[in-house]
Amino acid sequence: MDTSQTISGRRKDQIAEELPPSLLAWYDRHRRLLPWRSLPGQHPDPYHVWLSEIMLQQTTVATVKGYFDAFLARWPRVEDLAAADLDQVLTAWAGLGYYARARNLHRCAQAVAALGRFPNTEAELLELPGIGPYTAAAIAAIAFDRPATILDGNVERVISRLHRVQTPLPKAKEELRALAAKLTPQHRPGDYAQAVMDLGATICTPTRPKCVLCPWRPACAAFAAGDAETYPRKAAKAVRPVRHGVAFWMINDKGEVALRRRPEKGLLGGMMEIPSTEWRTENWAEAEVRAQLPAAGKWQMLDGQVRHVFTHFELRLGVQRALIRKSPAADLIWVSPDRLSDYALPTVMRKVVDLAMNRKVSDVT
DNA sequence: TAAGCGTGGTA
DNA sequence: TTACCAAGCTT
Repeated sequence: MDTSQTISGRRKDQIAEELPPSLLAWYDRHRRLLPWRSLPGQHPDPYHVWLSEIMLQQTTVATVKGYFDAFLARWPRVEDLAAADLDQVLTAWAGLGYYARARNLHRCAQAVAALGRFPNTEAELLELPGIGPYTAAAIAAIAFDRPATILDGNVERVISRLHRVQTPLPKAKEELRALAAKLTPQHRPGDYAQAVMDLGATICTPTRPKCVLCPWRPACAAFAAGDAETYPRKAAKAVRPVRHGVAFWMINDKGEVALRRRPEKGLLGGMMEIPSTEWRTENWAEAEVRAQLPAAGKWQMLDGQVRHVFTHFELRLGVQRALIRKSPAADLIWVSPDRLSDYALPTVMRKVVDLAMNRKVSDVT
């Protein structure tokens, strides 16, 4: 090996050794203050850490804050959450999305309450419902200060830039995990885990990273190459298809509106809905909709339609409205319109309510 | 392994 | 407006 390479190699090793301490020093000055974080020197509450981590899965910090506070106020301990009705949990979760998380949250609370303590190893945590590789590592590190390697979207971005990883996600995951594991320190691993995420969230951002402010800039290959913003590389995404449906807003002689509970599994599982036709690729013709009307009455097609974007398709929902004399189907639940907030209505159904009640109106075309 | 699973904010 | 993105998990 030639001499300059050896020197350069040693210099790199030296920089690599300094990465965790330099990040921790940065974190001590710039850490975000978040409702679920303990203050320096205090032990975090595993219940708070777990609850926040579940809520934060694919969900922004700003969105989670209000839900986190509301859950803690209502269910201060994991035993309280375990004792709650699932439907109460779903109602409190409404609007947050990915509703399987709420059902798993409830099951997990019951498992922890039955166990009488919070599991504190990565392997044990991984057994619990709703806890996957990332969340198990995050709880082990943050709540119990174990040297677990977290790999979330932030870490993927930071590490792929640091090493200028060319492999596109999701294929690059194991490569990134191995690189991240080499950095995980024995000293303050919990703070380190939160520090990498703070770095990704505030400095090493997806667009326009603030490299001038980054404590890892001296070691960053992408910064040196001037192409940080192009990482992580990603595989091309599939196009999002459009589906169509018609919702039926039924009002009885008491002024109540008909809801229905969706099946436990699948899309919006266990949540409430305004009954509707199937959501299908083809548009619905008038005659087809007439044949599907769930009850006799004077049906009126409302102007506009609800547009809602799910992860894997876009939904366009027309709304038909009618006064109904008697309940046409046994599985309907009749609810006073001013009590709708007591029910587990996902956001797409709130939009239907808004259109049907002639409110103003997001995502109506 | 890849598809299914929500929503709101931002460029 | 569209497209992307955010502390991923389950099957």
